[in-house]
Amino acid sequence: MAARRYDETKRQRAPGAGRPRKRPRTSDRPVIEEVVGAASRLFARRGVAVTTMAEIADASGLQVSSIYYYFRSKHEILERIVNDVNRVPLELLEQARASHTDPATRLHAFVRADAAALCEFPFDINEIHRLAGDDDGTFTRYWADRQRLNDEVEQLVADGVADGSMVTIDPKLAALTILANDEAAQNWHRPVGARRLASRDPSAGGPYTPAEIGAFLADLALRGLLTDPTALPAIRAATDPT
Amino acid sequence: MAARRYDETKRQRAPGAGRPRKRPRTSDRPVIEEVVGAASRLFARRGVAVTTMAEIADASGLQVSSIYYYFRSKHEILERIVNDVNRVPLELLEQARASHTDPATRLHAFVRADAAALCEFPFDINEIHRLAGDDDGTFTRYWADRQRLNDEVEQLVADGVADGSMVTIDPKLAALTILANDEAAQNWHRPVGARRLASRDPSAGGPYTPAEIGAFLADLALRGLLTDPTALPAIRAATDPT
DNA sequence: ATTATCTATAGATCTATAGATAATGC
DNA sequence: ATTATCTATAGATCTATAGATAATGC
Repeated sequence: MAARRYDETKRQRAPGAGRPRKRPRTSDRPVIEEVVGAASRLFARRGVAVTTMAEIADASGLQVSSIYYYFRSKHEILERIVNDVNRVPLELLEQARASHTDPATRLHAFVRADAAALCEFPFDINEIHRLAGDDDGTFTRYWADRQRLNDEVEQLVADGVADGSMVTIDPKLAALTILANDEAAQNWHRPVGARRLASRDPSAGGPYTPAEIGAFLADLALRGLLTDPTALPAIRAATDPT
Repeated sequence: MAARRYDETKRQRAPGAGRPRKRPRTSDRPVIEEVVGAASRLFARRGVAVTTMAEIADASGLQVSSIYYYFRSKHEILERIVNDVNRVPLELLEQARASHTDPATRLHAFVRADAAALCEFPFDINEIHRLAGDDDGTFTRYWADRQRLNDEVEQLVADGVADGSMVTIDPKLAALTILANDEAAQNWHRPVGARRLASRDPSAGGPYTPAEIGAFLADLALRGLLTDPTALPAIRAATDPT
């Protein structure tokens, strides 16, 4: 009978303990991270419900039952992934606030980085919303983080309205729209099957890059918010990540 | 042995032919429409993969096997739904073009109506994209319509740039963004479980209405595109649906 | 002795089919 | 005779568990 590990995270033995794998390991990241990574990619590409434990096992180089050594259930893998989703945008927001002082530039920097990051994010944010919606209390961190993200972007807009750099607008609605737009960018950037919606004219070269999309969305959002749109080029220059 | 019907759509007998239902009918819409409607709502709320034929049957007041009298498979129900998805926005675009003459007003009218419509649309557009992505040729109409929608919105922006009413911008990227933003509005308007992201401050009353969201998004998009943002109030007045 | 894997499988679905049945229409 | 339903179930998964096995460490 197998000892279950679950939350004990410390490795107590040298790597190589335990019965050898059928397929030997290639990476030396913690096994649990590899499983989570494999599950993320599969959930993302094919959807959570249709992804089987057999596929996750296969992608991690393990047998199915070995995955249950680390996770109690498929749902537990999902929880681990979903509860981490908002970490990246919250960090980007922190950076934007640290690097700039006025609200408009902070917002531009955040949108630019967030939209670009989401383009590369494997998961469909919407599916996460739907999944996190059947809340049996397992996605509380997701919702708390998401609320904080909303609130902080809202505050940025409110600051801009207050200091006169942005037009009078409902900050809450603006924040929701801005975050939703970043997430939406992902939808047409991510390839669906063999297709990809976001390709420029063939003459002009391949698909749009995340950096282009980020800059474009940040510009569009700010042009829609700024009292004086002619300030945009200077803002864009200030937030250029290169 | 049951005769299969599949594509014969004419009813040849009076209503009431056939073995009686366990649960009698309530509506007099064609049965096939009721099944599609029930499946739509379930696919939307819970996702396609996790929705079972048993749930669809239950929601349509039929036994599972009776659904197979109308559809060859669960996938065939999905095809029917997905292939119809772009009809509404294409009609709204047609109306916007018929009711207005200049590109900016047409675009505002379209975005306003489209975003509002999507807020009420039960399906997660993203899931549709993902599903329509595994294309075995069954979603060709979806992709053809979607491409046309992209092209026509792009043309609207290109017209606006050409006549000087909109700033110089990549029309293709603008079209993708505008459509994506409309779809994104759905995400935060649609309730997820017991939650709904898009609620204004409790003091100001309940959730935002589709009409408010439509107007807000149309304003935001146009403010980001217009050479002369002061033209916006007149445009908004012209596209007011009330 | 402990750890990390494996093999084998029980039990629970879920899709789809076979074929019976109870209406109406001719 | 035709239609639209029903009951029953075969066959195909898929999740999760029981328990064996082959490493390392003491």
